[in-house]
Amino acid sequence: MRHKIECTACTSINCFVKKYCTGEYLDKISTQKNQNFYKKGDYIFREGNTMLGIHFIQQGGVKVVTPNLNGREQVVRIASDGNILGHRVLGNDKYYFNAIALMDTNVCFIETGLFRDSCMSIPDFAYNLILFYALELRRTELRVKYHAQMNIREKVAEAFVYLNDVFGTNAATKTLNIELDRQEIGDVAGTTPEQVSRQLNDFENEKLILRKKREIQILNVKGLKNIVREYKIE
Amino acid sequence: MRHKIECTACTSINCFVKKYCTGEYLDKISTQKNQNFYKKGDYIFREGNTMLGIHFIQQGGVKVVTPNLNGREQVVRIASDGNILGHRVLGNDKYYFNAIALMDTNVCFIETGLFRDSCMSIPDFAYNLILFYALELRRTELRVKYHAQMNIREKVAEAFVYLNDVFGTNAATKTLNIELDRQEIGDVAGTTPEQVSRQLNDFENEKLILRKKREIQILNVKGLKNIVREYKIE
DNA sequence: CCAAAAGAATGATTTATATCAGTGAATGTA
DNA sequence: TACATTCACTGATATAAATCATTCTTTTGG
Repeated sequence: MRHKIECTACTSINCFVKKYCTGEYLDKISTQKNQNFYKKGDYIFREGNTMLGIHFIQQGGVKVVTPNLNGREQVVRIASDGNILGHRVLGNDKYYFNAIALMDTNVCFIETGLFRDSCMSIPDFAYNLILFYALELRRTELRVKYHAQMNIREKVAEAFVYLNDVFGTNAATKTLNIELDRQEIGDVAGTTPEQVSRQLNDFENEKLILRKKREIQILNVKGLKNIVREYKIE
Repeated sequence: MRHKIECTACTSINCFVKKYCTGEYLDKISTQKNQNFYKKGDYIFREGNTMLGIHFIQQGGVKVVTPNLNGREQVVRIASDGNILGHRVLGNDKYYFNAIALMDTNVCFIETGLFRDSCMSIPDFAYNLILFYALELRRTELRVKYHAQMNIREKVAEAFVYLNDVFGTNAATKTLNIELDRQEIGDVAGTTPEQVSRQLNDFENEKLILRKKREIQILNVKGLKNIVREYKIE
């Protein structure tokens, strides 16, 4: 059993609460929040379940997925340290997606009422939340565009650019800080594991990446980005 | 030249400002806002242009589009009376999409500074804006899911359910309150005009719709919704 | 009112991707 | 170590949708 990390002691630099919530409300959140630990594969929440509050990833990685009709899962979003989770359902009562830990992950949970009170009491917190939503919305709509227009090669390239953005690589080895099987990569890219294999093969031949079983070294991010036409999430 | 409709005199029942903005800020917005009239086909804003404020559709219809790589346009969103426009770019300086009038449309424009001040000063306004964003985000992510998973038949059915939601039908004739050509329907559905023709043919044979040149009567919304599997934007 | 242009409909062909099937490699287990 | 299981790879086939081509219909302009 891990001990709870208080907001004041938290090292998560990207945490929205830590950044914009101040004074008594930060204290309140710090004392009233729950913190849970999840192992790889654990569900943080499930589609259809009742939504009671907002989650913040203290440390780790999470995929937000929705089952598609071929028995596969489609990845809607990938989130890591400091990211907000479950913010889509604010104002609603049910989760619309599943959130699954991609690695060992620590998640803070703030009950809706307290979160609303913080928004109502700290204008700057509320306004920055609005800006955050605007950014998320823009990213998501660009994803609509991409998924509608990209071919397989581009989709797989985009998946790796995305994973690289969210998790980054080990500075020394250039190895991606997350290991996924071909199926999971396919879920992110929106294609089948077979196509992922073929594309990885191509990318390796083009010296964009290097495979060591499931470990993947990103040799040339720029090259991958070039494959993704008109890529312009800021 | 039309005369400007003040917020107090405005009949737009769904307008976000009118609903949640109160007191002095509603007055300020009413006096400081600009109001512009656009004819069908006019651009309200263009991709890449500098973003100076938020738009509200007082009356009419607008499509938010992005050019795709085959020279077509992909419809990201359709908006009508009372809807917010350009909220995706709040906190940014450039528009990411084009907004084009689908019919004669009246649009209110509120400069970013005034809008931010209103958010900061009226917690309820800010919080409801957050809820609005959460809903938009959910809808958009569901659209990601749909576009990734639906076949042509389902996409075209979904396009009509969507158009029906946004514009509705004439109560007496059941005619959809918007006329689009096959190309434009294809842009909404994410397919080609040829496929739209084929699907409309099918739908007519199934007594779901009835075509009169460009006018379309929606005979059976329920039936169209059934085609869209797992449709659940509340 | 007729001619020209634009749009809609429909069949034929091509193309991209998913699916299927088989083989090989890695991993875990008795 | 051998065996079983899972996953990755790769070629062959099937399929859905885009594209192309043609005809038919509607709209527009002189």
